[in-house]
Amino acid sequence: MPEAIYDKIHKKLKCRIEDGTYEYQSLLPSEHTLIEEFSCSRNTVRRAIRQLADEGYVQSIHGKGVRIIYQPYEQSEFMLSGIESLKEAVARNKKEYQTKVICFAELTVDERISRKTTFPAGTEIYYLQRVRYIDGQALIIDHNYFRRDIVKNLTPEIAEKSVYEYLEHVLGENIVTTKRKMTVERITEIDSKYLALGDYNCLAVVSSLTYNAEGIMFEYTQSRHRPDCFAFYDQAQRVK
Amino acid sequence: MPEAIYDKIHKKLKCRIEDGTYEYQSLLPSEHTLIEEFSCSRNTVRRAIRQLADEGYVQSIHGKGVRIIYQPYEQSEFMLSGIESLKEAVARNKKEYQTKVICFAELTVDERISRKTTFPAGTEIYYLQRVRYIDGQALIIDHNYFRRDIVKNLTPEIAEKSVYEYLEHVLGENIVTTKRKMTVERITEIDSKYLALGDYNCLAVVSSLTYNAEGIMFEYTQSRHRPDCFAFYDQAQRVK
DNA sequence: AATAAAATCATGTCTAAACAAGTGAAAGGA
DNA sequence: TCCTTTCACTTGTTTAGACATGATTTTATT
Repeated sequence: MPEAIYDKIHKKLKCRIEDGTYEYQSLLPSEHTLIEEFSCSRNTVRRAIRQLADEGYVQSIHGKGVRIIYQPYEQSEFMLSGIESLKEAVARNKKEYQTKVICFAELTVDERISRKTTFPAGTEIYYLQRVRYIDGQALIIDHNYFRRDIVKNLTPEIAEKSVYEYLEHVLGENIVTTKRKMTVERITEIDSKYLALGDYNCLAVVSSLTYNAEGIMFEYTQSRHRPDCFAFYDQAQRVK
Repeated sequence: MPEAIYDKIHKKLKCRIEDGTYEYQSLLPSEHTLIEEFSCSRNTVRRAIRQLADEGYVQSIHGKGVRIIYQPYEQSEFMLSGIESLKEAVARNKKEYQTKVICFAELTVDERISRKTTFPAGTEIYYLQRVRYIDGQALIIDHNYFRRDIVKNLTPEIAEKSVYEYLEHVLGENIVTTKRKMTVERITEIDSKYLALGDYNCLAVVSSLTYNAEGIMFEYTQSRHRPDCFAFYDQAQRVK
């Protein structure tokens, strides 16, 4: 299964936008021009452009063209984005990072946990608490709930190293959907015990539901971030 | 310009998912079946389904079907979502709301403001500070920066009533792109002067850039929310 | 010269059809 | 009975073309 054509075009255009070949506020070459360059059908070009629009890189203007609205983030050096994985964020910022498992348990979902996680009561799960360190500083506490029948044979050792990679392997490299909710909450005893919060009395909380390629929800995670090292980016088109 | 076919199908399917006709974890009728029901082409059905997937309602499974992964929010009654407008949120929760303009100025963008807003230095803008009350409680402070050449003839009176509607009128009912950034910040003197923050020492901040139908950025807004009345929802597909 | 009509080019919607590839059940053979 | 092959059904990718509509420029008319 080779890479799709629309994906190649999408990546090429994306690069050109990022490196300034196509500059901010200018118009993309017309569909007709791109069809000629890439020798493909109009639909294929349009699909690539649609993907760019979904990422907030361009915006189509009926009858006129496709305007480039991409502007690079000034990456506040110590900030973690809620959308990329911790590993990616750390790699981007060239930081050292480490994970410590402070709780590892096998549970059965009861009424209280069910309300929180949306797992049906009775589901067999792993429950983990993990502290994430970046450059030696404790910045995040993760509370993970994994369905035991899908994330099989999880161990504290795996959790310490890279649950992410383990999951990728378990799930195959697949499409997944994630639904997230961002809130700001008061700190708990656990938070102040493990995180260097200074005088902050609240923190950024991301709660997420993750679905595997089968459309089965297998993970509920609550990530609690130190406020000064957190940013969450989002991009939306509104049609009305 | 009548409503597009794919939009009608999309809405119909969405309703059926929300009212439980198609239930959580079940599969949508196959493309073939939907083509027959709506007497349209495959692409049109697929476009409607794609839109549902973008909203986190369904997830396609190659060779198998389209699984429904929609679950209703339990709308924590006093919470405002970052994605819907204040007006919508208030309407949903049946609350009273009010806006007070505490600052209205015409400025020229300097170096400092330019870094913050990404407006080029020299741009003529309106700068507003507005406090939003829900059921009499001050919950949000908005700092708005509008390009004066696009948002013409803004007045404190309009700002007090409904900038949103004014904008819609000015811009026509059009596609706009919004890029947002969510952070948690320490409270400022202005925050504690106008908001009933209790003992919170930080709050939820949403910074947003908004583009009009021409792909021109005409608004930078920073909304500062009381932590206990804020939630931001997000939904993402990852293909790898 | 000013205005109106037409031609041109852009994106938006929709159709029909082909082939690829994943899934699962039925059919067939050992 | 068990295994494999086949087949039917699913979604995924791509093409080619038609027609609609918005924006702009050219041409024709007054």
